Amino acid sequence: MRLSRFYLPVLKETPAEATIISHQLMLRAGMIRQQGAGIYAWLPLGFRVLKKIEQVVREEQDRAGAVELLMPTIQQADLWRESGRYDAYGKEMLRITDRHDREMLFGPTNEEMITEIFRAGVRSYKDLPKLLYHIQWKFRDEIRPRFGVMRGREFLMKDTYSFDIDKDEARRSYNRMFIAYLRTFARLGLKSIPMRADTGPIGGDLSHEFIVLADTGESEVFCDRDLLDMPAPDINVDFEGDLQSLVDQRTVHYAATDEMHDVEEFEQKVSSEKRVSARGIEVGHIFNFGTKYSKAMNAVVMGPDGKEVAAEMGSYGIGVSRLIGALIEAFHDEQGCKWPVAVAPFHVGIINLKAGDEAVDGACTDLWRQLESQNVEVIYDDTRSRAGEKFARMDLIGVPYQITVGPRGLKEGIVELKLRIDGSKQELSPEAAVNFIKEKIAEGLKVH
RNA sequence: CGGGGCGUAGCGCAGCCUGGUAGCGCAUCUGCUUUGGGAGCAGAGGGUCGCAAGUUCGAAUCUUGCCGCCCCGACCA
Repeated sequence: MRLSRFYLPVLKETPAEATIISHQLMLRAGMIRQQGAGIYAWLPLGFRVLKKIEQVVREEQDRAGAVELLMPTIQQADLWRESGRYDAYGKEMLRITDRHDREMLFGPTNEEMITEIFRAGVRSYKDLPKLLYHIQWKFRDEIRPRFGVMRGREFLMKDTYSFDIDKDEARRSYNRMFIAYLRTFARLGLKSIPMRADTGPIGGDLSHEFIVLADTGESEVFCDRDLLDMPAPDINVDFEGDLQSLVDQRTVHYAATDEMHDVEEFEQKVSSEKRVSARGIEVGHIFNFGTKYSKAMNAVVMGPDGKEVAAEMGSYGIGVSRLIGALIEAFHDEQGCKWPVAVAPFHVGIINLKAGDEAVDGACTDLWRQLESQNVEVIYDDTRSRAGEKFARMDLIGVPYQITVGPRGLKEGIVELKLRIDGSKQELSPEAAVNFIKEKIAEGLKVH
């Protein structure tokens, strides 16, 4: 992609309304534009990152055995009356009417709808288990939206729903998502800690929040330091097998958010040097809530004994748009974003120091073509901006590998390669740069 | 919803108290000079001063109402 054709409205100064670094950088890097309190348009750069994150989430859901579908954003009030939540949900639900005065709503979540879809198509225990998910925009009319996409009113969420014949099987579905979540966040480069959580208005008795530590996080969290050093299960994990021991390894350690925090237990279970109290961002939340919706909505299957039973259910959410905020909080410096390869909007930036110069233009175009032919995503700065501005902009948007091509180096057959992660630079031939990057990108995209 | 603050050019802000030609920096456009880490000089364009009503000879400025946004708190992916 030529930068001159792209739409990248970067800001030199930080807009006053943004108070946390991720919000500031998203605005400055031209990733989002605010359209109202808690409502954002995704500009091309932000959209690319969002899609990358979405794809990682999708791949790990699929790996864990979940099946993707897509439910609408607009739902009928009657569906929510079946579960009783139309009245219970309160002002967070955006209620609207259509031209026939039918009551509708913009979905804040999809338990009712997925239960309706499930009951329409499943009759027997032989069809279970089922794990269904979608990645869709939600709207929750938050009391106070803030921190940019971290607490927006409209946000992109991956929500999975599980249906099982009994509690043991439901636990197995829960465990699948538990492990899938650890893998998802790890692939994004984030260290997530599962913490026991309050089930809130959704109900049920088994729930974990997945927290990424960050100073700007909204939750106060407490955990055992050992959890921080525990790697996510690797690609060989068998989702069809018994995952309980992997889950237990994490859940035996103390980890709780402030609303579930028990000081006495914390001090008793965790030695003082291992006690971590910090702030964190909730990037995922998983619940098992039994038959709350299946009973209310008559989502039943025939069991092996010929009796109808209400399906055991769970729901599992990941805040996809919020993850962008969490990622920037984790990966940035004074200059701007520092994207991990797996989610970078572009893998490589080519900086043409003298656009219009035949030799430099030619060298840049060659590099660009060669890299793209290797499926490397390139943003080629072919603009007439000054060098300093180009460097600053490339750092701001956080492109992990940057190749600078100028007349001076080119005379010696050399370009400069910079790594955004540590700022290190090396001079090498264009061919060597391509080979180096090719390897690094392949490494960065490799799923472990 | 309670408390606090803000709304003036694309962005960051001053002007308001004490009413009288709407300003500054950055950005944009033109020209010249520069050109390897956010250039210099000269010039130019760009404003319903959030909206409405009121007071006044005269309102960005004073009054009232409304709208929007931000921050602190109670709620949440």
